Amino acid sequence: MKIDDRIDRRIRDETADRIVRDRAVLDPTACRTDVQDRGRYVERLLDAMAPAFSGSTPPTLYVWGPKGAGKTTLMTAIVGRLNALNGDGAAAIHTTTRTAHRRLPRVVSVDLRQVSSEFTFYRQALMSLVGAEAVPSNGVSTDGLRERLGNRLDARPSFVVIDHVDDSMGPSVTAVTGWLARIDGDRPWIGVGRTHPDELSVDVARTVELPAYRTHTLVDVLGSRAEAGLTPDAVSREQLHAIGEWAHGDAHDAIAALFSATLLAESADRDRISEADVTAGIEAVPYPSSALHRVFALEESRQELLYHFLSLSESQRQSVGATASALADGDHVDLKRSTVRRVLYELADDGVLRRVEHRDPDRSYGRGRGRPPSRVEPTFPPLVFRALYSSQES
DNA sequence: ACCTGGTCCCGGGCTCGGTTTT
DNA sequence: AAAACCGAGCCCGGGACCAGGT
Repeated sequence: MKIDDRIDRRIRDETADRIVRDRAVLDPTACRTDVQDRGRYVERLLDAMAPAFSGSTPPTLYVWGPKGAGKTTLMTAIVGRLNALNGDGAAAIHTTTRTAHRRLPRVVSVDLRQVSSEFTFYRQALMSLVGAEAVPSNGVSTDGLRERLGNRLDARPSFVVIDHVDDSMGPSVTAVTGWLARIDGDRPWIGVGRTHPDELSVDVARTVELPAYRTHTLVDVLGSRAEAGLTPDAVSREQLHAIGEWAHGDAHDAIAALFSATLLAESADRDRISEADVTAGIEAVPYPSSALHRVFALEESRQELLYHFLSLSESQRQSVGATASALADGDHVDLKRSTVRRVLYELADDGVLRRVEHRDPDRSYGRGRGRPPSRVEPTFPPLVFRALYSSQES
């Protein structure tokens, strides 16, 4: 284990826990490069990116596969390594003298989930180059920001990695390629998404498919997380297998279920995960689920709203209107009812919440007048979100 | 007819970077 | 050098209108 990891663990882990050894390891949003048995796909991806390693820019490339297959994890690892070798970023210290003389292209990465306009696209791209502090959040024009980005990109050969090209929260691929084209010069890019290449609205030179995990691989991933994050014997191999079987190849869901089960065992003050914890942990992950990354890509005010939404009672969640009133009237949310209502509908459009038709057979709710209400429920794992959100607050 | 839920849209005010004036 | 001003994008709040029920 690396020294950094040991220190991190000490810092995070002041409170000795009976079951959790290192909470951060159980976090489904943490990019651990547990890429067991994915070597084949990693090689294919590296082959497709090969020009990047000899100092020229790779062709336009599209990496695709289902949710939870490790696309983002893999790309993050590769981009991080490239930039480290390149002398950018925090890991630059690891640069070896052998590669230092090469001029590797610089990698700009943008998560489209955090892009709502042309302005924010350029902003995110610039932030990945020079850090968040050095990029204005407002006060400058879109043209001005585009020009700054262009200057940066022209200073060195570079290409852009665009993650989540088909996410409903972000702009369309065609819009993004249009924005890229507005920066002068040829801008190669690597897209990452779930859509089959044939259904993508732009043509790409090369594609690499990253299929879902196989069950036994997923169990290995869970095993390595459990080993690092939980106390010994906190969870059995059979229990991990049960989670892995259920998770249909989705690493996000599997890790979220393990984390949920852990939280339940922890709250009951057990020193090992029970069968009931596993069952309830699995039930605490909605299906189909939306990745926690999407929730944490939302603005802070939205995350806060969701956090307090999860604390509401069932009666307060009976309809969108009732939920909006309860949240607006509460002490924690500083928004008007009409705004909360609109935001809830927007979050449902984004797929962070799911609308459920409220067909009430015995009419215990409402007077029956008007259009029947629907309620909203989370599509992300609520237990995990609450735990992660409250820990980042303190 | 009347009522409530849901969708769409936009203006005003806010915050912040950049520019001009003091 | 400081203060006042200007203009950019974004968020909040709400209004207009449509949908679906008694």
